[in-house]
Amino acid sequence: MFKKFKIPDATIGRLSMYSRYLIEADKKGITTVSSQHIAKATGVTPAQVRKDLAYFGEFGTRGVGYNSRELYNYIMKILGLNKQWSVAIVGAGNLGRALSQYKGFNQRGFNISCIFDNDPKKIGKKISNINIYSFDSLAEKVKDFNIKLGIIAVPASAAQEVADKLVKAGVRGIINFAPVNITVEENIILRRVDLAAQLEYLTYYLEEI
Amino acid sequence: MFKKFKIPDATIGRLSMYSRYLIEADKKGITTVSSQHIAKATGVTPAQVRKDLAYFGEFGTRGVGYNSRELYNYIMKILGLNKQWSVAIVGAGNLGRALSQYKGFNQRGFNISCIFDNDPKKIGKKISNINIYSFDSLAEKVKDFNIKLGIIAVPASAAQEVADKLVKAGVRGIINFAPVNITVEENIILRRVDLAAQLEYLTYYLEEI
DNA sequence: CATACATTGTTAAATAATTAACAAAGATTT
DNA sequence: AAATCTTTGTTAATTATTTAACAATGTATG
Ligand SMILES: NC(=O)c1ccc[n+]([C@@H]2O[C@H](COP(=O)([O-])OP(=O)(O)OC[C@H]3O[C@@H](n4cnc5c(N)ncnc54)[C@H](O)[C@@H]3O)[C@@H](O)[C@H]2O)c1
Ligand SMILES: NC(=O)c1ccc[n+]([C@@H]2O[C@H](COP(=O)([O-])OP(=O)(O)OC[C@H]3O[C@@H](n4cnc5c(N)ncnc54)[C@H](O)[C@@H]3O)[C@@H](O)[C@H]2O)c1
Repeated sequence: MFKKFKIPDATIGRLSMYSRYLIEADKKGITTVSSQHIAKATGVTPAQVRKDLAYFGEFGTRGVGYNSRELYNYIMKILGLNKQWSVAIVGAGNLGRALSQYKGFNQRGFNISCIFDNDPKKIGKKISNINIYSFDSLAEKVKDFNIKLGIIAVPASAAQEVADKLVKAGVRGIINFAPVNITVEENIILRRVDLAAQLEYLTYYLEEI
Repeated sequence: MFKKFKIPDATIGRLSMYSRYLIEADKKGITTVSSQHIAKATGVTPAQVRKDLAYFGEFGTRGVGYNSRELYNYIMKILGLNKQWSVAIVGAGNLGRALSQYKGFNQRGFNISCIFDNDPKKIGKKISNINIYSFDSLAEKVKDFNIKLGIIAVPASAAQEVADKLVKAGVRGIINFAPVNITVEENIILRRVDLAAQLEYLTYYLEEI
């Protein structure tokens, strides 16, 4: 297998979904699943499931299907989730707090190691046992905790500054929740998540003519 | 113009971005912008900008560009944002609270009208002046407030039940934050937002081989 | 052990989306 | 007012993604 050539972004997202179904199936004692089962559970076509998996290798048995646990492990490996990742959240506001307390990240191998803010009233406090550090100490802490992933949850006006500091400190992948376009050097993986735009997608389709 | 034929989903998302840039430009007194300006600011190609707009009509002047305010208004109309939308959030947990307090939705014409939860300790309380109602009263309130949009912020196990109730009450568009596939009838617009999957997209690219 | 059945992996075909190219239209310069 | 420069809208070419088809491979059955 493996990441030699360009694979559709959508495939990566679907692998996440598949893996969630597979771990559930395994928990329920369903040891073998077919592309049809996976497809049904995740809302895609069976051909799509097989195509997605085929990018990375052969994981099934013809006439039988896939072993749930085994395929789960393969997918987690493909996604880089066969290890723990330390994550920094920048911005201890509404969104930063919600994300900091989210148990779901842990279940997938993500550790929110620290939170950064520039508000003196917040620095030194904790959010469910995670320390809030000053924005100034970001570089130092990112190195201490070996953090490679960062989440930007600050106002749009500060997003680029935060991204620059994260990258300089050694962060390699960033999720930006601020509704603004930021730029990073070539080799940094950047993902923008625009929640208002999601609502607007709905209204686009609901508004007639 | 208009929505006669299938337009790429990605186009809709980009229109949101363009509109954010345009309102900023207009505020700064930049009355005319080119596809190149828009492209630069939003991280796409100028050809893409023109193509996206061309789906809906002719909004510019050759040799000149687009009037910022005018194009902004057109795009907002296309997105169905030339009016107010009432929104219900189901789940007054970490995420529901963060979303309820988010000012950015208001700026785009979204009103969080009410929040629903089934925890007796939360029902009757308020989150920044928005009432938390019982899950049982959902149908009633959705009708009272003429709510057409719903946000699901409950545990995965409850997501399908919540979706069913929203749809039955008259909601036409749903954003689902629970990491699970839910199904709704044909004419309902459903959008799944999987935040853990966004992190996994990063790790996919960061993990070598 | 031959036949029927199930399901994968792969190749081909069909669709969709992006990028590039350029004529058309307007502004600016000389 | 002719020539030059800009920038759009549109068409064509390219690239990417999804869907469909099916041969290959395995299991189950009589
Ligand atoms: N709250 C939501 O549900 C929501 C939804 C969609 C998008 N967003 C976006 O996410 C971002 C955060 O939203 P929020 O609601 O949490 O905002 P918020 O105002 O509640 O919190 C922002 C936090 O960032 C801190 N901050 C500001 N500048 C900083 C800097 N340079 N370094 C470090 N910290 C800094 C502030 O002190 C504050 O604690 C915004 O860009 C917002 O548009 C939020
Ligand atoms: N917190 C985050 O940052 C985050 C990030 C990604 C995804 N999510 C997803 O969003 C959802 C909510 O996450 P959270 O962290 O806010 O969880 P949470 O446990 O903090 O809150 C869930 C809320 O839903 C309520 N609830 C449960 N069943 C209900 C029902 N049937 N009707 C009405 N209310 C009900 C609970 O009482 C609780 O208040 C989950 O599916 C989670 O996986 C959350």
